[in-house]
Order: sequence, then structure tokens, then C-alpha cells
Amino acid sequence: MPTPPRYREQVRQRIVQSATLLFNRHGFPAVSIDEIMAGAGLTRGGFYNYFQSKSELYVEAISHFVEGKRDAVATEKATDRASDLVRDYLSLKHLEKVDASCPLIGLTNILAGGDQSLRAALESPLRLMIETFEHGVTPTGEPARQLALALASLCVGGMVLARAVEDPSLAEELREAAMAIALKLGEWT
Amino acid sequence: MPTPPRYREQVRQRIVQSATLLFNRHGFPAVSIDEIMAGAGLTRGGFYNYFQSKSELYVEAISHFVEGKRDAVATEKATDRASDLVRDYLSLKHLEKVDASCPLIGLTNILAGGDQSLRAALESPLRLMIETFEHGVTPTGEPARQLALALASLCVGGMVLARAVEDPSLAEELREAAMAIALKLGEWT
DNA sequence: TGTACATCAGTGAACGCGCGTTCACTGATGTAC
DNA sequence: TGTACATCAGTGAACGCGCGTTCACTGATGTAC
Repeated sequence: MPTPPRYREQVRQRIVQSATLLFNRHGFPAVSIDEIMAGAGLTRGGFYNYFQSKSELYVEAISHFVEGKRDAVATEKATDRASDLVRDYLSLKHLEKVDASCPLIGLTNILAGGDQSLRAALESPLRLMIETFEHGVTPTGEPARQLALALASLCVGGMVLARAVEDPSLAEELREAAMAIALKLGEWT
Repeated sequence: MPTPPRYREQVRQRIVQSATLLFNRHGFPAVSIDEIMAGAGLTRGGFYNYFQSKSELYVEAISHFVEGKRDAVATEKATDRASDLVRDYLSLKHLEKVDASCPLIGLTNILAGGDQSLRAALESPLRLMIETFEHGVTPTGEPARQLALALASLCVGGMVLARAVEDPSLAEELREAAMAIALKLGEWT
């Protein structure tokens, strides 16, 4: 059926939106093309009229997200932009509203659908780490517990990002910055 | 073949060791039982003589790791333990030596084997985030770039952990601590 | 205005593959006599 | 000391399932005449 010129574009958008939602909720590997297409009101086979592979769609979904963010904050002042980013990123809303979250986080949701036992098992190394920090932090300034929790986040976050990134020099920057700030926060100079 | 009493235990150990190495290197979902057993010098079928499922093995591998760590640091003083943890965790060695890393990080390696294009795509939201922080940080104290990198690590790390954790009150603690320390680091009070 | 035709978005069955898991079987070993 | 037997760790073929991808086909629509 010959179609209006913008028709294809609209369907393509629907697919990207459905994919974004599902990738956020369950993580890239856990989402099937069947589900994505069903979410867009279509069936499996049509997918390859629009994308060459599942990976290509993932790349497009991410860049779509980034463009959206870039536009959204374009008007704010630099300082507000940065502090709002912290506040939004670490907001309760972002923690709970899985459907529209940062792609960097969607990675971890792989376990979300999985066994509860797996998730529970991962808590034990984390608790050990937090405990170690809590007892070893010099007791000035922030409450030890708060500092310990943030230190664990900083260590894991720095390492996860350094490993995930493709560019080795960015990886080194991340690792070194995380280390420097963590040592300073703990006042171990 | 009736076997010496400690025989089974030793084989079990070999399987756990092989699994730990492979999970670290490629991430839990990417490792097959075939590979794990081959790494232990056995074949597929024997796996279920020792474990009920792949998940059960994963849980055991993690708790094995935690016990090892606990023993290793038991003798140190609390302060040294904490600062050494930062230094080891964010060391170049831990970044590169994928074979013996923290299970919390192994999660992210899912993309390690995958398309390079996927990993590259994930860099763009990260770069946007770092950039935003770099421009929005008040220019006193640490170099803006270093602070921006650490802030990104702290935000992503805090959120990833809060999402990954099973206990909701721990999740809230993580989120709030990361937020408080991040705002303080950026001097946005 | 009406009819035949060409286009092409969408369909759904099928393919190929890998993986977790099961299972009938093997064969080396210790034990009973 | 030697032989028959029972045990059970280990084997590898097979099952079942889900998924990414392919492909022959359908049928609604716009166009040509």
C-alpha cells in the first residue's frame, strides 16, 4: 500500500518509543523483538522493514534519549543545569519510575526480572563494603553512615563506568577522579 | 566409582572457581554451563551432580567471594581497611584484571563481549552528563573536570546500587546519601 | 467515473542456533565373599 | 589372592524453549488509463 510520506517515519517513532520503554524496564538483552513490536501495535516480521538489527535499534533509542535531554535543558543556566541534574538523577521519582530512566542504569535491570535470590546474593558484598567504610571513616563532618554509603556508590559507579566505556583515556580519567575524590571524602588524603 | 570422601568437595571447588573466573570476565548471563564445566575439566552433564541450577552456582560463587574478602582483611585496622579498600577497588589492576573483580561490577560486563557499537552508544549520555557537571560546578577547590567525573560516578553508582538492591530501605539510604554528598561536592548545598 | 494494476507495509510460519536441563548409559573403583 | 558385584561420578545425546532473523505471501491503497 503506497502510504503518505510521513507514515513510515511515524511508525518508526512508535517502535523506538516502545523499545525505549521496554529497554528501561527490563534491560536490553531481556527484551524480545516480539515484545517491542507488540508494544508498537505491530507484529514480529515487520521489524526489519525499519531496522537492520536489534542492536541498531538500541543505538537509536539511546541517541534519541540524549537528544531529548539536550533539548530539555538547553535554556537553563549552567549551574542550575548541573545541580538539577543531581537532584533529578538521584530523585525518588527516577528510582521508581523505571520507564524513563537513564540508559546507563538500564544495564543493571538485567537482574530485575530474574530470581530474587540473585539480587539478594549481590547485597552481601555491598553490605560488607559499606560496613568497612562506616568503621574506617574518620569521624568528622558528615555522619559516618552517610559517607560510607556515598563512598560505596562512588567506588562501584567509577569502576562500572570505567569498564563500560569504549575510550581507554576516558576510563582512566574516571578511575583516577573517583579515587581522588573518594580518598578526600574519607579524609585519607 | 566409590570415591575418597573429600573428592566431591574438591571437584565442587573447581567448578566454583571456574565459574567465578568466567562470570567476572563475561557476566552471568553470557556464560554457559558448558564453558564452566570445561573450565573445570569436566563435561556438561555432570553439572547437576553438584548444583541444582545455574542460579544456585551464582549465589555460591558470590558468597565464596565475600568470605574470601572477609578473611583477607580481618587483621587490618579499621581505618587502613577502609582506605585500602578505596585504593584497591579503584586501582588500575582492578580495572584491568577482569578475572577476579567484585561481583557488583561483573554485572556490567554483559556488554563487554557484545557489539562495540553498543558500548560506544552508551558513552554519549555519559559524556553529556560529565559535560553538564563540568560547566556547572563552582570553580573552587578541585579541578572542575575531576569533580565532574566523580559526580557522574557517584550519581550512576548510587542509582545502580539503589535499583539492584533487594531491601527497599537500603535503597533509600543509598539514594539519599549519594544525593547529599553529591550536592555538597558540587557546593550547591 | 470505473477498472486493472503495481507497490509495499505488514503478516506469521519457519529456520537456525544456543542454552539450561534431563536421562539412559558407561566404566572405574571399592567391597563382599 | 581372586572374582563377582554394587556404586556412582562422569558422559554425551536429546529435549524443549525462546529468540533473532528470513521469507513467501497478503491485501489495502494510490495510480494509470
